[in-house]
Amino acid sequence: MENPSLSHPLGHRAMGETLLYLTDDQLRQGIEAMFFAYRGFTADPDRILELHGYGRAHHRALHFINGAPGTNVNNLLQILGVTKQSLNRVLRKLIADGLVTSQIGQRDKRERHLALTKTGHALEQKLSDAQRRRMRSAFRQVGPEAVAGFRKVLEAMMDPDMMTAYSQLREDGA
Amino acid sequence: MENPSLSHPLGHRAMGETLLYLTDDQLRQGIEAMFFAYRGFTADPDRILELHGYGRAHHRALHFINGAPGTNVNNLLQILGVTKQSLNRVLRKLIADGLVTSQIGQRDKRERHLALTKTGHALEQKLSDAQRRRMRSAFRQVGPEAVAGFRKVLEAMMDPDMMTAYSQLREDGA
DNA sequence: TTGGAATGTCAACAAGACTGACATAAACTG
DNA sequence: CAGTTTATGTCAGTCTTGTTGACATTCCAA
Repeated sequence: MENPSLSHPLGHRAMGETLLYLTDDQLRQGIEAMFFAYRGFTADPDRILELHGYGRAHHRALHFINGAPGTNVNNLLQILGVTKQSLNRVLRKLIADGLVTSQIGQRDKRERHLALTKTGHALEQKLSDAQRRRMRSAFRQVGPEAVAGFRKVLEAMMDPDMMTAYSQLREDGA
Repeated sequence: MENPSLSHPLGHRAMGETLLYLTDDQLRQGIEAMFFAYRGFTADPDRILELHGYGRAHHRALHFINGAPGTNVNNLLQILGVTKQSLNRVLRKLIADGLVTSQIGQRDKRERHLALTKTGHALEQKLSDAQRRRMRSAFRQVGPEAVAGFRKVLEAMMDPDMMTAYSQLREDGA
């Protein structure tokens, strides 16, 4: 038999090895890997946050305010993808605790421009240090080509809408 | 100047191109990619779940019961990493709604063995179809080598404890 | 100048995580 | 067999973080 795949009921071999990574089993493994890795990804910051009486939502706010200082609430809403009421609760606490400043816009007085205080910056650093440490360790273990693949898959998995918020943030940040 | 890195304050060039992927900026991009990709990853099932009055917690339970039929509550607890009270609330509803069966163990009558009913299996399929569709699309876009890198990074990012639960599940399922 | 859009705040509610306490039944152990 | 441990379930209460609804302020444009 020159072509053994003809006798195989599913005919996977007929696709050739190149498409093996698209089988349902491979996809399921990818899904589970995503689930477990995300838990690892958030585990370290979560522990630190708990000590300070904050949650993941506070971390996200600190992270993106740090990345785009002076941004307004609406920008942050686009990026975080939650309701303004939900974000507001988080911001209110961060402002009350002196981690974030909220200044009324000069051009448009409806807007509030957000920035980190010294204390806020310190916590953000502590959190992102912990998160970077794990990611650096993972990246180092697997090498640059695996990292490039990782990034490619993640970007292909985002919603296009999220991509716009993401890339806009990148442009502003640069 | 033979070695331009000596005049560079950070000396990144001195590490060579091979370590460029470990800069703080690259790590930050990895962190943000993880955040946005996870949202994309859960977006499709979330929409379906809402129609049925369930949440992500129900999806996770259905997923892992499907992957390890006949598993007991304790196993599921290890994998999901939540409290029994939290899981029990979810399971109670799934059982009441006829998506999951809970049968007293034959060997050990303290245990409850969980499995999906026909209805439960149907919903699980609907959810994982949606999730696989996005992942398949992403995998197809980037090719097998990027996918291999993706998997490597995710596995390196998991907690070792989680890995044990994960790999035990794999062994049982095989 | 007035009405609509944008922005932000307050209040109330729901999902889903948590802890603590307790009950039951079965299995194990000395 | 008595006592302990294990597996599971439940009740009550709290916390974070999401949601809607209602409302105030500000800007802009007809």
